[in-house]
Amino acid sequence: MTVRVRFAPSPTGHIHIGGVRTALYNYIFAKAMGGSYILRIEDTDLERSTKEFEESQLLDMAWIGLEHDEGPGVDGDYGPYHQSQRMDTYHKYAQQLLDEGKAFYDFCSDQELEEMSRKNKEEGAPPYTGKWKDPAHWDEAKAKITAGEKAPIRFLVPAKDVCFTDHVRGEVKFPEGMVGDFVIMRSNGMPTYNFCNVIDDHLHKITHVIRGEDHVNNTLRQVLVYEAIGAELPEFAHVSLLIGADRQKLSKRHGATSVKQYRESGYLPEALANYLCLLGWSHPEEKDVFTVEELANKDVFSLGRFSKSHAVYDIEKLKYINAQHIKRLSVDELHLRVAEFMEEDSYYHRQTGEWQKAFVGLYQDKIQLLPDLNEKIKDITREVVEPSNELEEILSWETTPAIKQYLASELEKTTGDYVDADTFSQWMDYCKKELKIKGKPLFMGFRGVLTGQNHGPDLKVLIPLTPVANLKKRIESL
RNA sequence: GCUCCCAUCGUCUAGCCCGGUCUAGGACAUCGCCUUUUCACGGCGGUAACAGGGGUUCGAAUCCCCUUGGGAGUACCA
Repeated sequence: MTVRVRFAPSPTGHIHIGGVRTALYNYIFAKAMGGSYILRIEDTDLERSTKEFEESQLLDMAWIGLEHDEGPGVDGDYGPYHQSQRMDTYHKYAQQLLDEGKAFYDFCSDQELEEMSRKNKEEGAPPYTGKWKDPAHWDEAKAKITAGEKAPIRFLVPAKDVCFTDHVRGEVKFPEGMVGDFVIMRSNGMPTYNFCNVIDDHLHKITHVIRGEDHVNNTLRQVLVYEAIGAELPEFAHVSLLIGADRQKLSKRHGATSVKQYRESGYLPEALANYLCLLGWSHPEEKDVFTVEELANKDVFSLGRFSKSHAVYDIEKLKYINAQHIKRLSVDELHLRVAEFMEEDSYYHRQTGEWQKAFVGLYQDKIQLLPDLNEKIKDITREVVEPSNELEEILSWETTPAIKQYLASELEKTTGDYVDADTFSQWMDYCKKELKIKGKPLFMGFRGVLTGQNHGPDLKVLIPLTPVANLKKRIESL
């Protein structure tokens, strides 16, 4: 059996990190099993679905590396992949259920429905007990429909316990009578999620449904629909949900929750994917820095390694993972990725590619996020030294004035825009040999005088990247 | 309310299914030390958890029950 999985978002907003997490699990499982990953757009909610959101979701998914084998823009044997283009199919199945007496038209008014569900709740009965579920009224209902009246179609829920097997939760059982006859077709002719989702999974030959735990209750209804249309059940895996530090469902209150925000904040897609996979799933070798490609292997990724409990989303660890992935990049690659995150008027953009690469390489293991480099560029552009206690201390050493005087005169003699690394080494050698300064006073003296800071990256690389003019101004301002 | 689900360091988790090898392992964060004559990176080490109560058993983080706490669903949303 070839594994076929799908991710089926609704284009009603920007894609959420919880959404890509389940998409990632589906994708990785498909790749690990040599199967296919299908993307289906569930745009049956006319009110909330927009083309803009769909495009935004497609963009974010592409960014994180979720390439689908079938779906929008990628033809497959089971299209179309937009639910809005599959209406005929849903109507056909709905009609079949109607004909077989497994569904019925419901003409109860909203008010009737409301009273009914309130009363039934008190009595512990299933929510829907309207008269239209009684076959005795079905001819009357058909007549009304023929006469042009609009009504939703409800699924006639059979009186039976329902159970299914879940890869993360084991056997899940629901007692009879806990769901009422639910709507499968709205009065506007659009199918509802619990109906078209099942039809499509069946027709798309989906073998494994990996989705959030918030769907377990839906699965009860869906199992019933599978049975009603005579379809075989896929295998299920309901993955635990993501929650915030306050243990509440993750929402905007908890900060950035859309993939878009992470993309724009300078997180690496491989890092976000890495971190998201770690929430609720664990690597068999307990690794925590990896790529999606490394996971897409059946010896590594398995449905049995999902955690049953909720996971608190912790941005600190995401940042750590991001820093790890930044370090794994080649300087050339990092250079490419950094460009869009440097401020538009940054000094950085006015430099040669070679200079940029040297700069990026210098800070590669010192940043967590790509835009952190904007702060680091100040080490280059700073013209005036800002006083600090640490700097005062360095300046107060008896060796420092000599270094300062020497450096000032050397800079004065320098004609180019930058000093080269060799020249800088010669300066150090001179101070070491002629001025007899060594160790901490030498290095810190140089650092203090040339950068005005008491810490920072390797001077041998930093100084040749700094314009001589700035170096001069700094010394003057001391 | 009802139905379903969950419960190991502050956080993510390993271990649980197939009880002893667990004086409970790893990672983030945190603290300390070392290293790079700075910072960061890295290395080493510390603090820190089996929710509570009952069983079962020679023996329970692991199996069972209860309590408590948390989550999800309960739409003509998905």
